[in-house]
Amino acid sequence: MKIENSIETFNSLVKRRGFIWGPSPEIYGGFAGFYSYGPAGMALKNNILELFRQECRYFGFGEVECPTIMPSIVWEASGHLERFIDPVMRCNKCNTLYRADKFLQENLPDLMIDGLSFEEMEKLINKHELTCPKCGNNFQKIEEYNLMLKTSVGNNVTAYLRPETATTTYLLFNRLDQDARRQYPIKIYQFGKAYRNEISPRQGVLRMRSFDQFELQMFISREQEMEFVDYEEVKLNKLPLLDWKMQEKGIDKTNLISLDKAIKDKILKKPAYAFCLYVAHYLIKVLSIPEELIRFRQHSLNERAHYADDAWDLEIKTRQFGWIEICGIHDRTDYDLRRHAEYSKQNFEISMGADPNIKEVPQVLEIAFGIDRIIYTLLETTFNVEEGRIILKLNPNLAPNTVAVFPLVRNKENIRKFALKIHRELLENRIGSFYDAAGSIGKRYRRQDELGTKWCITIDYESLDDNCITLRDRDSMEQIRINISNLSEIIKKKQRE
RNA sequence: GCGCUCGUAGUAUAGUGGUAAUAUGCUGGCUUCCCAAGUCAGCGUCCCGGGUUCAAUUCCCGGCGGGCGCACCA
Repeated sequence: MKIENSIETFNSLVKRRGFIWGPSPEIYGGFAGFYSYGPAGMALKNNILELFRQECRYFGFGEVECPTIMPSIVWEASGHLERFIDPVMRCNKCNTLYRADKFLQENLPDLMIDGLSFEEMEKLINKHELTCPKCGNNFQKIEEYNLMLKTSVGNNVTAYLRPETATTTYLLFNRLDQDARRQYPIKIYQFGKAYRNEISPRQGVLRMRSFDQFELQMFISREQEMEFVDYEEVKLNKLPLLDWKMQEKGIDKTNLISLDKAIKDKILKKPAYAFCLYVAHYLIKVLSIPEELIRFRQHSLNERAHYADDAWDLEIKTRQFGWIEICGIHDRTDYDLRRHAEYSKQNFEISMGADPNIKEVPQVLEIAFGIDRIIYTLLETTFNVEEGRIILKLNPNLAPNTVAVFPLVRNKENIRKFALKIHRELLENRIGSFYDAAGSIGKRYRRQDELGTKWCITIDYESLDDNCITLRDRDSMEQIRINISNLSEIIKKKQRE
């Protein structure tokens, strides 16, 4: 295989080194929109999650986990049943699929199409004798295309696989309210699978039908939204913002401004929401994604989801797919809790301040990450080819292996034994060590470069006498000799740097 | 979903109406070997189903999957 700095080299690396495989199940030809993680990919994912969980704790978020399947009523209340089902119609002859409502709106711009029933839309088609623009034939009956995956539970009870984790978190609201002893804002996150029945999934793991979300929620009062303690501490941080007014003018360069200024200039409405942007940015920065590849882009009005009052995407620039959404920050207002209160006949009006008589339904601010997209962008943005050497310049804390241990030669038993001993000691100190004795020493270095392993430890003849090993750095390829007595400590110290 | 195009070892590709190749990879041996060395031995492939044919990985049809364009993307 040719080694060049190309996207083809990158794509084959992802497979070769066991990061991502698919579409799964590969042995049966694959199922579009479903992928698997290999050992390296899963190690990377777990390291990301570990870091995220740590940081969430730092920001005061607690974790919950909910079922991935919920009965219809939940999605009726959340609005997904209404909004995730599109009216579609196909041509009798060429089978081309159209969104019925969009098609009608385009052809009959003076009429109000929104909110019409299927029958009413069909009547309009007949009345105006609309036919397939491609081949001129008539349409079949309007059918529904459901973006949610439907299933049945028990004795034929219709249920849906969740299209987001957020809604399932909101269902716990009254529990969380008690659990948090009404200390608002309540900060909660959930990690887990969500499912979307994409019509035609493309771009590999960027648009899967089964994917992982990591969604943070803040239940907060209207007053706190405007006067938020946490915000005060971070408001001088500058973020690369691209609001929709700029986009309308055709500007695609971001404006690096402080949250404070964004609030003053009314680019952002609420300090608590601004804080959410900060958290999203912080979590991405923790992964060592380069600053210049990150931007926040505000949604235009018609881009927003049904529940959102304001929405910004944290986007990362990729080589293969351009700017892609990694995280959506949504001001969901009290929409979800109000709807669930209504449908479940619960009272979600609670007191959040000092005065127990002032009650309101909390506002919800959401930071929603797509974990698989993070993994893809991390791999792609850290991928480097230098003089025929493939290197993943991953943050050392994220790399599947923290260190790799090699005997310089493998046909000398005492060297091999020494190397294995060091490998075991590292493991005992809970350092992710990987042992490899196969192939030349150079080849073993290259293998680890491809996995993003930051440090390689080599045991040679001298080691037997002086108890020193060679520590080789992934990026500089520099080697230093260090004594084995405090090796684990040195690695741990390097990890913290 | 529509159109175009593609599908050959783990990866990247060549090729063919008579079941296949190159590179790399992988396994084992030799080599005191610090950045993909050499050497010997070995491993592994024609997406699935149907049709045409004496014979199909190759041609035809269908399916599945990938890429691109359109549509879709709450």
